[in-house]
Amino acid sequence: MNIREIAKKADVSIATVSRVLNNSENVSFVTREKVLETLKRYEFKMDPWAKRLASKRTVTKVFIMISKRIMKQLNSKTGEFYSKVMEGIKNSAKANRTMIETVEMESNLDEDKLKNVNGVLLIGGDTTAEHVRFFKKIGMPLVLVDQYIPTVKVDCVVSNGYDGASYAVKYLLSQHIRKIVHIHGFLNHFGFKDRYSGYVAVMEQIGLLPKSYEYNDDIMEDMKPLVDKMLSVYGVPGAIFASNDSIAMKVIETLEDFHIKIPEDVSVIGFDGTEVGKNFIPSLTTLKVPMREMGSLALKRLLDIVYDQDVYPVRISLFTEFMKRGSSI
Amino acid sequence: MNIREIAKKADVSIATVSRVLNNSENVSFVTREKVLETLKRYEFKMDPWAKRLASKRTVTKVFIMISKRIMKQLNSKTGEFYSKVMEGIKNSAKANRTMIETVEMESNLDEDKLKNVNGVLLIGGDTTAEHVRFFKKIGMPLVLVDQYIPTVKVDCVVSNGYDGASYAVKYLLSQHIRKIVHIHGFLNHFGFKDRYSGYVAVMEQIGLLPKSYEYNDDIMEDMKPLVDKMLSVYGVPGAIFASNDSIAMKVIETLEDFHIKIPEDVSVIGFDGTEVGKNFIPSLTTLKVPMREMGSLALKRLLDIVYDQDVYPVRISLFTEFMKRGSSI
DNA sequence: TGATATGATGTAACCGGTTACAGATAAAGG
DNA sequence: CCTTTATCTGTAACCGGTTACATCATATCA
Repeated sequence: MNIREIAKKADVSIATVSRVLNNSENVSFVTREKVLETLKRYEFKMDPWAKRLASKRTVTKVFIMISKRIMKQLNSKTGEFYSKVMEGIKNSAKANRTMIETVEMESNLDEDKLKNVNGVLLIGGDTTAEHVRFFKKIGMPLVLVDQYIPTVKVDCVVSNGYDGASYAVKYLLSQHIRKIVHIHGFLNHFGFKDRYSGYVAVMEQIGLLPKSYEYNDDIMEDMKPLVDKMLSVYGVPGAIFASNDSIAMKVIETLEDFHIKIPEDVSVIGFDGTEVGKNFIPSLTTLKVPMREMGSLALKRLLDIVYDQDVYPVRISLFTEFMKRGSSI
Repeated sequence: MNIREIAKKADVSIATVSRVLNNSENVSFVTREKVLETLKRYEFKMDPWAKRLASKRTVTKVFIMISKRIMKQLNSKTGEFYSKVMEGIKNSAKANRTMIETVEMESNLDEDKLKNVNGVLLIGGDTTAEHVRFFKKIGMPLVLVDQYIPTVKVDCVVSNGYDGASYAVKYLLSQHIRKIVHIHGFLNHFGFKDRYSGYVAVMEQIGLLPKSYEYNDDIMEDMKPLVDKMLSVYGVPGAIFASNDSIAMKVIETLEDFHIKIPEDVSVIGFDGTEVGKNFIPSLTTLKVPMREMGSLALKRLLDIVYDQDVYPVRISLFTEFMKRGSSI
């Protein structure tokens, strides 16, 4: 049952049916009721591909919301991850006649600003359940990028940190390293939590005691106190698994200050697979996350939600790839 | 740059360009080369929606592969899960002009049978890396349903067992139950493994010793020995978390044979949210998996892979929903 | 050499929607 | 009562592909 058949049944033109379907203004009350009734009676189901194809004639507008904290990093070395994600979003937007506008997550949005916005992408680990609820309440299509909130049913695109971390730890174990420390960021960021869980799961499965330290990358503080504490309490570990490349590089720099050699004394593994990590000396062993794909997939998914009806919310996880390089044996 | 512009540049008709794009037979060598060169030069990118819309004029053929083991269950009480998944697949197929054919996973497929097959859905936890490699080698579009294999990059649709299980355990803890046993199926089935991991993670986080038993539902054996062993070694637990509804119901029946009352003596929680579980006495507390959605999403994803170019393989996880019912306090 | 089969290519209809534009009708204003 | 304006509705072009069918050149064969 397509729009033309509905039009015939309701004795109106296809344009009118389309107008009703899109809540267009200029339809009289009686006509609208008549069409709605017909749509329901014949269980009309919109063809998503036809809609998407036809919709190319209009521009779609999407808000990209990023926390101040991440926005600040965006052009620095530590900001490579989200820069690449943004690249992916922009590519996908260009290919889909979509206008994107970057907005600070902290700014409060009145209805006016959101009037002609078709959907929203919430970027990064600072996204909270509150943010999600705000947009869900007003029925705004929504996708979280690099964040997952178990308690809220909402679409998101993340990397598979659990398996990535598990792989890293198993690799180290296969190299006969058993004293493995995990240094991670805030665990309310799902990315960090997920990697942490993968690390802990493998360690405990093998019967080893997980040993982890949280590093607050917000304050950009010196890492010396943390490493100092680790060394004095725990001794020199065989390996350090850091929850991202930035942290891994900081760890390496700090360890070298302590005259500890990488990878001879300690193997260090990062996460993300950034360019800076690759060009770092020593070149960083890491788990590569397809950052551009994360961005483009997220935008694609958002457009699916905007244009297709009854999409069921899902979590989309991207595979990571282990990159053995110079910072580990 | 669309197909018409390419046609103009290459000085051929749009039909010819389409033929080249679809590796149709009837194109002369020189024309094909000319068109291919033009496509490359202008970086032609197919519009997936136009393709999908136009493709409605053809039927797509998809193989649904199920292991003998699951096939046998399909019409029994224990087979509700995959029956519902199949329903979802069929619905989606009907809406997408797709012909599906159910095939035993164990049957060996010669090239002939796969000649006009556009894609394959591999159903259930019996799918192995071998199966995947076979289809990947011949470039066959592929989606796993209710199975995930960390070592192979391939699309799959699964339920989020980790969070579901975590939720169940946390719920029990909130009811002041601390002696929680997990009874699960084969852990090479990702669904069971994932739920197991969620259970273990929460237990260990709280500092409790995880206690789990594997139940082989293949042999359809009596559960008495297993329960007997559990009771003698471990005593009567406060709760049992089973890795699916079928196991949960068997556990309840067996416990009742031991004159243990549900939920007064022991709370039992299942997983899946089947109808039989709902109608069971006592009605089963469980985590509901959107089974039909799992099926329809998998087929949708498969068609995406068949028709859109460069889709990046992902794991799609579905949310579960906790259903508090009579088998638990 | 003329009839017929074969292969390559083009034309136009079609997939199912959206929307610019035109036309009709009714209300408001002079 | 005629003109202007606002509101509603319909027609047809368009989004970017696929494919049935027609056409035409060439090869095959009696």
